[in-house]
Formats: sequence, C-alpha cells, structure tokens
Amino acid sequence: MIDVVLADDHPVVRAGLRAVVDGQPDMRVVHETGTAEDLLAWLDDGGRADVVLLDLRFGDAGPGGTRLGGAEATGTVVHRHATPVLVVTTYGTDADILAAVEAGATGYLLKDAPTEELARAIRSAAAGEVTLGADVQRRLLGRMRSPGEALSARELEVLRLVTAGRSNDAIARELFVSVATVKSHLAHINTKLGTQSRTEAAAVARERGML
Amino acid sequence: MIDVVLADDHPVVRAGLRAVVDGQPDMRVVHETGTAEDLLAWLDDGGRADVVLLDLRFGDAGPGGTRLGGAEATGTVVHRHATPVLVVTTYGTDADILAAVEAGATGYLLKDAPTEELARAIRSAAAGEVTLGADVQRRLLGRMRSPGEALSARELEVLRLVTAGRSNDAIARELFVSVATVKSHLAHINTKLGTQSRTEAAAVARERGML
DNA sequence: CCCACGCTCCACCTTTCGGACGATGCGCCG
DNA sequence: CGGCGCATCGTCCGAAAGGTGGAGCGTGGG
Repeated sequence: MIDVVLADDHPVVRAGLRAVVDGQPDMRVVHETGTAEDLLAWLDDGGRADVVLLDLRFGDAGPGGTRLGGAEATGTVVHRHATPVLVVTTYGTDADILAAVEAGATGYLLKDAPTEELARAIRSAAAGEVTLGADVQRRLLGRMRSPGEALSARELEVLRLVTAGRSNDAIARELFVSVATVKSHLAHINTKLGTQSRTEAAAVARERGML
Repeated sequence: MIDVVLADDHPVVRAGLRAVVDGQPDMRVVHETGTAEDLLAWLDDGGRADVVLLDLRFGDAGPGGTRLGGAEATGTVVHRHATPVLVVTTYGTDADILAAVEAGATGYLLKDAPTEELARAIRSAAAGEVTLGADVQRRLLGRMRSPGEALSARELEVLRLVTAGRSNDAIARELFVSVATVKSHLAHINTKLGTQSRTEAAAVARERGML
C-alpha cells in the first residue's frame, strides 16, 4: 500500500487527486494540506509517506506576502525527509520544471495528464524511479538544444525591469547606475538569450519563466 | 436534485469537481467531458442539465490547432440551451472574466475557492442567480475605475506581435503594411492604454490578459 | 446628402535604443 | 600572481522607435 500526501492549495484539485488515489487499490491518502508550511510541519511531526504530490505553485499570490515556494518545499521534503516528491502543476514554464528537477523532484506532471498516467507516475515515484511527462521531456530537450547561459543577478534585475516596460533611463535611475551600464547589461542579456532587442528579450524571459 | 455537467480538459480537476458535487446531497453529475465540442454535442443530443461547470481555458494549446474556446462554448450553451454556466478556472485575467461575463456566464469562480463556496455557487447558478467570487468582483471594480478604451482588431494584432518581441519592421512585413503604419497603430495603442513605450504596452497587455 | 467619427494608411522630425569599441576596479580560483 | 567573470562607466554612430500631422475611406446619424 502506497501512502500518499497531497499538497495543493486548490481544494478542488486536492479533491481530484484524492479521487484518483482512492480509485487505485494499491494506494491511499494519508494526509492532505493546502500550505507548504503545514506539509513540512506534518512531516517533522513524524508523518510518514511514500510519495508527496505537490503543486509547484504553492504560495503564489498569498495574502500574507510571499510564503514558502513549491521548489523550496520540494527540496526540503526530499533532502530532510528522504521522501519522493511528484510535482503536479497546471502551467509549467521551463524555469518551473527546471526548478523542480533541480530541487530533487522525482517526477513532474501537468494537471491535464490522464488519471492512468498519474497513477503510474505515483507508483514509479514510490519505487524511487524518475518519471517525467512526455510534455515535460520535450521541454527539457528544447532547453538542452539552446542552453542559454545563465544571467547574472544584476542582469536578471535589469531584465525584470525591462519586462515591466521601463526605459533604459528609468532603469538607470531605479538602480542608481548610469544609462551606459544599463545598456551594457542589456547587451549582455541579448547575447546570452540570443535576442535582438529589449522586447524580444522580454518575450523570451516570459516564455522561459525567468521572472 | 441539481443535475450538473462537468466540462474541463484536466482529468484531475474533473475528478475534483465530481468529488465536490457528489459530496453534496442535493446534486449529482450527469455528464462529464473534456472538450467543448463534446459538451455541445451532448446538449444537442438531448442532454439536460441544471448547471454546466466549465473551464474557460478550454482548448488552450490543443494538439490539433485552435479548438473551440471556453467563452464561445459558454455563449452557445447559455443562448442555445438556456442552461446556466458556472465558469471555474485557475488563473483568471481581467479579459478572461470579462469574456465569460459577456458571453453570459452565470457565475465565475477560481479553482482555489473552498468547496463550500463552490457548492453554494452551483446552487445559486441552478436557481438562475448570478454569483461572482469576491476576488472576481474586486477585479471587475478595478477595471471600471480605469476603463481603458477598447483596441481595434488591427491594433490588437499589432500588440500581439509587439508582445512576441517583434520589431516594427518585422511587424510591417508580417502584416504587409509600411513601418509608418505600424508605428501609427502603436501610437494609438499607447494612447489608449496610457503607456509610454512598446515594452510598457506589452507589460500592460499581459497584465490585463489582452492576448 | 453630407458630415463626423473611427480605422487604416503614410511622411517628416526628434528621441531613444542598440552595437562596437574601450576602460576601470573587484572578487575568485588555480 | 595572473587570468577570468562581473559590474561599472564612457564615446561614437547607425538603426529603431516615438511624436506630430495629415490623407483616404467606409459606417452611421442628423
């Protein structure tokens, strides 16, 4: 019998995952929670599970400011509690997936996956095998083809402001640097992303979820 | 007994909605589908329901190109079959909500709504009452405060390409017009949106879900 | 009928952006 | 220590974008 924990802040989705799990003869839900903090507290409190089903978008637009994110929660669960984490989310950007995989997620599925695939993924995760949805694998391959060097912290900051629609002058004033510096960063950003202009860089940033 | 139809392309979410509905003594699921076409076919075929629970994001990133959208499906169901539609979606942008309401949706909820609120909304919808989640009401009020004139079809087309990171020259070639025309459209867009530059317009467009 | 209005189209001029150099100081690592 | 990457600043110049003004052209109201 596979013991499953559900961690998703959408009650409806939790109910759906529970229905899927309960529909399988070889697994059951042993805990259900809507926040990452609660999940960790339960595990710290001696809770045992074979698999944790976790929504990567934990804490998005939380009322009390930024809470614990899904990626951090994944890392903690995997490393501190040695429990496989199967990430199940709705709209996965490249960065989301990468974050989950890097954090040690055992699998990654989109919520539009059929129930059989989900059940199979849970069994694989419980067995310690890594499974990625077909969609996810395709995305990762796409990333491999165009590696795209990592941006520095400062460059990311500039890119964020560019994405928000600020001009070079506005960015310069906001970061207390000269316009020349902003342009320099932007030039590096365009080189690294393989883009030709600020707007194209912004588009790529959004697509890859680099915000 | 309230007869409910579930229309959502995410199997997990469908299962969740079914669990919520089945958990209520006064309602039941009479049909379940993953595509808008199937929903309409079922209704055309004589299917009767008191409420349709519908995901607005029907047909996003469908494999076979663009399929029937959630807003269109809403309009058809409401007008042709005189059946109340309760829209339940994950991330609602202003434009999504507006589209649903304009299409005649009886209610609009986000999927992170608690189950009791969902059950209440279903009963209200079955009774013909209009209910909008608190979150949704707040968004609509926000829109009222800053009306933002509507963009023409051509302007929207240009805005879409701008958001994709294209240059004026590229847009001009793509739309078979001169660069001057593209700039003119862009100027109007900036006036209507109250923005100062193409990137800022792109940012606003994303925020308001005008894609 | 005609005029106003919105959409589409375009040209001229100014500002901004992007590319291509180069240059400095700083921290890190073999 | 000597590279190496990062962040910071500068100049010059061509290209792109933005501002202003205006011209056709349908649709609908007076």
